[in-house]
Amino acid sequence: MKTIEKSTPCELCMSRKFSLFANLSEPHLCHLSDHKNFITHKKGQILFYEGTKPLGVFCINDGVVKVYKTASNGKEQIIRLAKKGDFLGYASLLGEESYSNSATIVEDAKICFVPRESFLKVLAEDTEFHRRVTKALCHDLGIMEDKLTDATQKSIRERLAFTLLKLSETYGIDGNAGEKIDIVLTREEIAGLVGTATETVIRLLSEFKKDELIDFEGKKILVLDKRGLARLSDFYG
Amino acid sequence: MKTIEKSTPCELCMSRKFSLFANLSEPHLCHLSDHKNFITHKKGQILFYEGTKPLGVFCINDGVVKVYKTASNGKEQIIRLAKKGDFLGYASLLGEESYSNSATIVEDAKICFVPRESFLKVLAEDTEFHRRVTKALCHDLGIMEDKLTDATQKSIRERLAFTLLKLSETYGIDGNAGEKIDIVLTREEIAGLVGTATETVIRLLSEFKKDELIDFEGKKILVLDKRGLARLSDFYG
DNA sequence: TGATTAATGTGATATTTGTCATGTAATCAA
DNA sequence: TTGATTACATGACAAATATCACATTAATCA
Repeated sequence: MKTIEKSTPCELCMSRKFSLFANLSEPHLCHLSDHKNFITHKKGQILFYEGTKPLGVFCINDGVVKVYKTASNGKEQIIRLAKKGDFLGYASLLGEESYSNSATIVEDAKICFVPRESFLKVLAEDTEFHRRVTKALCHDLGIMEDKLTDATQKSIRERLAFTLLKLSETYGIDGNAGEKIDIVLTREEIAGLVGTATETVIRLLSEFKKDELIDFEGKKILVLDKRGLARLSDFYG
Repeated sequence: MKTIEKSTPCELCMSRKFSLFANLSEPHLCHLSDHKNFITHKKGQILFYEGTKPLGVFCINDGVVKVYKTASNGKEQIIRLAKKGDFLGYASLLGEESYSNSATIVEDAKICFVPRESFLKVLAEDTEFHRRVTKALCHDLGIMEDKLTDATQKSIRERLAFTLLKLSETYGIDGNAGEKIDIVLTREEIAGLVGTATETVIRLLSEFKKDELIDFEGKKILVLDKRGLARLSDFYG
C-alpha cells in the first residue's frame, strides 16, 4: 500500500527548513536527494518495529507519526508524536542498537527515507550538523526526564490536562469556538500518550467537557479554557 | 566542605578506562589533566542544581551521585544513579540549556570537573570521541523510554522489584547470604528511584522480606531470590 | 551525654485508577 | 445495505496506592 512517487529534492524541500537538515551544504543536500526514497504512507501503516535494525532515518515531510513502545501488558506507551520536519529512528541508528520503539502513521504522511550510509556520510563530513544532532538528542533527553517525572509524580487528570495543552500548542488552529486540536487521535491513543487506561481517558474527557474546559467537534477536540487546563495540570510555565 | 587535592592525571586514571574518555589521545588527556579540578565530596553535598548553567562536565572517579528532578509536589524523582566512570552534566552542556536536573552525592565521591572549553575542545578535535558521546546519548534515550513505559504501565510492586534487581546488578557484591547491594540508600531515595511514596516502599520492602526475596543487613539490602524478584517485576530478560 | 533531628515503621482511611462487563454508536468492507 | 468490526461510553467493583497521623528507632551534633 506504500506509494513511491517523484518527490521534491531536498534542496527545495520546505519542511526541511524546520528540521535538523536546515543548514546543510548544497552538495550534501544533493547527495541526500539522490539517495533518499520518498514514500506516501496511509494512516495505520507501520514504519518500523521495535527490535528490528535501523537501515536509515526517516524525515517527515508531512503527516503525523506516533512513536511508541509496547509494554508487557500489551498497551502502547506513546513516546512522542512526530510531525513535519521531525526525524525518526536516528537515535537507534546512532546508538548502533535495534529500534527501541515502533512507529506508526497517525495521519497520512509523506516521508523520506535516508539510508544509513548517506546519513552517516553527512554526519561525518559536516561537524556542524553532527553538533546539531547531538544538541537535539540532549534536548530530547531533558524532555524524557520531564515526562518520567510527570509520570511518577502527577495524577492522570493532571497529565491528561497537560497533554491536551501540549497538543493544542503543537497542533492547535484557532477557531471562533476555541482552539481546535487538528489531529484525529482515538481515545486509546490519547491514553497511550498519557499513560493510562482508555476508559479513564474517556471519563476524564467527559469531565473536562462538563467543566467547559474542552469541547468536541467531530473526532477533534476543542480547547476552550487553556488557563483552566493549566491550573488542572499543575503547570505554571 | 569541598576538598581540593592533588589528583591522578587523566592519563593514569583507572576509572577513565570505563568511561567516555577511554580512548582519548595522549595530548587530549594531558590537556584535560591540566585544566580539570579534582574535588572530594561528602555525602549530601550538592554538585549542581536544576536550572543553573553548566560550566563543564563532571567525571566520577569514585562514589555515587544521584541525578534527580524535583517535582512540583516536592518529591525527588531520581533519574539515575551515577558511579565511577560516569559523566554528569554533559547533556545539559551540549544541549546548551540549563541543567535539567540536580545532582547530589549519595556515597562520598571523588569527582573531576572538566571546564566547558576543555571538554568542547576535545569534542571538536576528536570526531571519534564525539561519536561515542552521541552514541551514549542515544543509548540513554532508549533507557529513558523504557523507564517511562515502566512508570506508566507497571505497578509500584513491579517497579520496586525491578529497581532492586538493577541495583544488585550494578552495586551487588556476592556474599554467603545472597547478593548485597553495596550502597546505602534511604527508603526515601528508593522511593525517588521507583517513583512512589516512602511509606509504600517501606511496606513493600517488608513484604519482600517476609516473602524471603530480600533481607536487610544494617542499612543495606541483601537480594536473596533474584528469580523471584524477576518474576514479580514482570521482567523476562 | 543528652537533646534534637532524621529515618523507619505501622495503622487507618480516602481516593484514584484499572478492570470487567455490557451497551450503543460509528465506521468499514463486501 | 448489511453485517462485522472498531470506537466510544458507562456502571460496578476491586485493588493499589497516597496521605495523614503517630510511634519508635537510629543517627547526629552541640
